Amino acid sequence: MAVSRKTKTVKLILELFENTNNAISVVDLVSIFKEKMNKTTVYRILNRLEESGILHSFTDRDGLKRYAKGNQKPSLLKDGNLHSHFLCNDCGISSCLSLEIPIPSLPNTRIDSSDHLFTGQCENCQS
Amino acid sequence: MAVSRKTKTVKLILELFENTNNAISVVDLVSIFKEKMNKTTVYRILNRLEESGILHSFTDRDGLKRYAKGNQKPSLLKDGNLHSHFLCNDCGISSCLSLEIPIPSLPNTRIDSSDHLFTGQCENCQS
DNA sequence: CAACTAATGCAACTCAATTGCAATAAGGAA
DNA sequence: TTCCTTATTGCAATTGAGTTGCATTAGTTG
Repeated sequence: MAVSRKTKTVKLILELFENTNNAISVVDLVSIFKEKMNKTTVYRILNRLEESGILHSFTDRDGLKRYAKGNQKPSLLKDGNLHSHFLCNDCGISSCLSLEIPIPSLPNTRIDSSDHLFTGQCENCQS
Repeated sequence: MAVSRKTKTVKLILELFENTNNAISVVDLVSIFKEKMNKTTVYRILNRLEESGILHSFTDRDGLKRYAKGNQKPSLLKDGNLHSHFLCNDCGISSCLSLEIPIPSLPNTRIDSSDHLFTGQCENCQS
C-alpha cells in the first residue's frame, strides 16, 4: 500500500522533508502537525512514503522511529556504501551520513539489511 | 546505581548470560523468568548489570531492547574495533559480531558511541 | 457530475517500559 | 547470632509510542 493520492496531508509532510536533510522523529512529526492532522494519519502517511521509497527510517537507542528523505533499499547493500546516521545527544538533530561500512561475511548467513547509528555532539552544540 | 548485592534474582539472570553469547530481548527475559521474578525486577536488574559493564544492550528496528554479556564502553570507540550485532529475521536469534567499522570524521563533531545492526537469515534458518 | 475507494479522524486498544511505595532481604557491624 | 541499614523487590498504576476498527471524507477516474 504505497502513496497513491496526493492529499493535503501528504503534501504537508512531503513539503517538510523537501526542506531538510535531517531525520525527524515520529513524535516530533506528530507534534509539528498536531493542528493539521491526526496522529494516526501521520503514522500512516510515513509508512506509505517509506514503502514508496520517498522516505526511509531508522530506530534510535531510545526505540524512537525517525524518518528522513531518500531511499534505502536492500539492494544498496551490495555497493558496500551503507547508509548511516548521526544523532546529536544534546539537540536531538539527526542527519544522514554516507560511509563505507564493510559487510561481515558470516558462514551460511544471508545479510539483508543493516543499520548504523553514531551518536555524540554536533557542531552547533559544542560549547 | 550499579549492582551491589548478589540477590537470588541477580544470580539467576547472570547464570543465563554466562551460558550464552546471544543477545536476548527484554521481552523474552521477562517471559523466561516470569515464575521467578517480577517484570519490573527484570528491567531493573538489566539496567544495573549494564551500568556495571557486565551486560551491554542495543535496540532493534522494532524498538525492542536486547541484552548480551560483555562491556561496550565509549572508550572502545578509539580502537575502531566496534561492537556490532546480527539479528535473524526468522528465528529472532541475535549474536555479537566483532567488526572493524570506520568512524566518520565530521567537522567539529564529537562521536561518543555507535550502534551497528545487521539483519538477515542465520545459518539454522537457511531452507 | 457520479461512483469507487483510498485516505482520514476518532476512540479505544496494545504493549514495552517506568514510577511510587510498602514490604523484604542482603550483608556489614556489634 | 542478632540487629540495623538500605538496596532490592513485588505490585499496582501509569506513561507513551504505535496500532486497529470503523464510520466519514475526499481524491481520482471515467
